[in-house]
Amino acid sequence: MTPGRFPPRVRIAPSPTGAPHVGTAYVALFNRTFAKKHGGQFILRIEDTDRTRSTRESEDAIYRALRWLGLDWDEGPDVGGPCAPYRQSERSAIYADHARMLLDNGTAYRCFCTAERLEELRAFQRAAKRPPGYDGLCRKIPKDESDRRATAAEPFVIRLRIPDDGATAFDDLLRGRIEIANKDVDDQVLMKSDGFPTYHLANVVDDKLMGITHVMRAEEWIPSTPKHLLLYRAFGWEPPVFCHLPLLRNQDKSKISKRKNPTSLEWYQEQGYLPAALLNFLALMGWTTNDNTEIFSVDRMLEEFAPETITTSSPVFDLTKLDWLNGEYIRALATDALTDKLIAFYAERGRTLDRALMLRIVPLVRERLKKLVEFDEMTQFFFTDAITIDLAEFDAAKKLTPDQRKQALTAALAVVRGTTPFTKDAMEAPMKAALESLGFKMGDFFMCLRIAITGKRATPPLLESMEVLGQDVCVRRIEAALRLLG
RNA sequence: GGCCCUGUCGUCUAGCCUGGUCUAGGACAUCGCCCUUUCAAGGCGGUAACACGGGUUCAAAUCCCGUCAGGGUCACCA
Repeated sequence: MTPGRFPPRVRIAPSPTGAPHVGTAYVALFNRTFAKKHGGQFILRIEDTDRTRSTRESEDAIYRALRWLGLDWDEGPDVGGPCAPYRQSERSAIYADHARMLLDNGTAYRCFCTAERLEELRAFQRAAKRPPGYDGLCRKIPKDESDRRATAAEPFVIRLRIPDDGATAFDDLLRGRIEIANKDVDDQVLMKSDGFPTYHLANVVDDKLMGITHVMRAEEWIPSTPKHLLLYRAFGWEPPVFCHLPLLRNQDKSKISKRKNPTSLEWYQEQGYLPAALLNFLALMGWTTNDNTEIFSVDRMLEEFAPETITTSSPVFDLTKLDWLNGEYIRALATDALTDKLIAFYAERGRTLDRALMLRIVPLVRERLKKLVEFDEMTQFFFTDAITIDLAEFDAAKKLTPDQRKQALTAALAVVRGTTPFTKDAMEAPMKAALESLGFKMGDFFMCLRIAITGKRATPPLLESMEVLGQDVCVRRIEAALRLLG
């Protein structure tokens, strides 16, 4: 059984700086699943304490992306909740009060060091091959002097006073006991000189005030967890249970980055990945069902999920497998449902698709699509009369001379002209008959026709496609191809 | 560099806690064959892994130690 208070209250705390990140969805999925399974709450908190980088557009994009995935939250800036506000920039007074508490009980101190001095300090430490870190100069400033300088409007930050010796330990839900010597922990800045808190202060204060019971966050936070623990102690608070999730990685094993991988959730949406497939894939990155089934819904995950069953090693993000999974989800969709998704998908990019026509085309491409965006390329020839044919494409009919290719098309044209009703079934026999009288290889014969009709070598089923296109269009295209062949 | 995390097929993983049933299972990718008018989809089959070295034990992927490797982190970013 998972330790900690139940029902759980968990959160994700994305920073609205840039495009909504796939890692945010990853962490959100595990947090939300855990909360839902135990009747708890999943909270979205916006960590916009970095005033120079946070934007409202980015915040809105996070909402959109998470909602697109169906990762909705019980409490958050846009939906409110009992612990509002959920946007840290609106909680400044709270952090200031809490920083004051630490100043008063001596667990934190003002630091008046300039950025220049800190820069020099780091340069010196680097040169001396010493680990970088604050040297504690301002620790020694007496309380009254500190107060006086603050009153005199001298700029300062507030730092946490880390004990010189001893160690800080915690039991990570996934990794067991982790202990870090205090001498290896820096006197972390809690309040910046602009009066805004750093992540460390804000996250601890908010987690406490919002009743967070379990902190499930990325592994990269392990080294700063002692700071957070020490903060809880400084406030006299009971810390939550910590669970450090594996990091998504690039092919080269480094932490996933936008230079080496698509990390924006908007990209996945634009490519036409289905939310259910992306979620399934993300879950697979570190977790599996009891019987190792690979294709499963969020509901199934809800039934079997326990945070301690997440793997500890960080998975490489493998788009190829996502593509396969997405294809599986697309193929599992009924024609009707896939059609609706495609229509909606293209409506968003300003293209209107006729539903009746779509209902005829979709069955022809359903098992060929890995992503919705591929529909466009795959079906162009249905939507434009201006197909372009590269003469070289006809070389795909390897065994046929240029003259024989014309013969093939001429024969096919006769069949097309003479077939009523113009259906695949009606065309089949006469086409085969024409082919036989010519004595060509079936593949070559149909390849000529395929290129004449679609302009491409790889297409949906040919006769079915022709049926959808209609007799007139097919006649025109074969005639055009014949002219092209001379 | 210090500290911390991790180490099963190319990739995601099952197995590890509670050693023997593991000549290590599944999936993606890849290769071959079948199906087939193209491309897919589907079917069948193949290649492919316990990082290394010591121990403990009748027996280790599984327990212990060490080494090595990879990653993360060392900001008035989160």
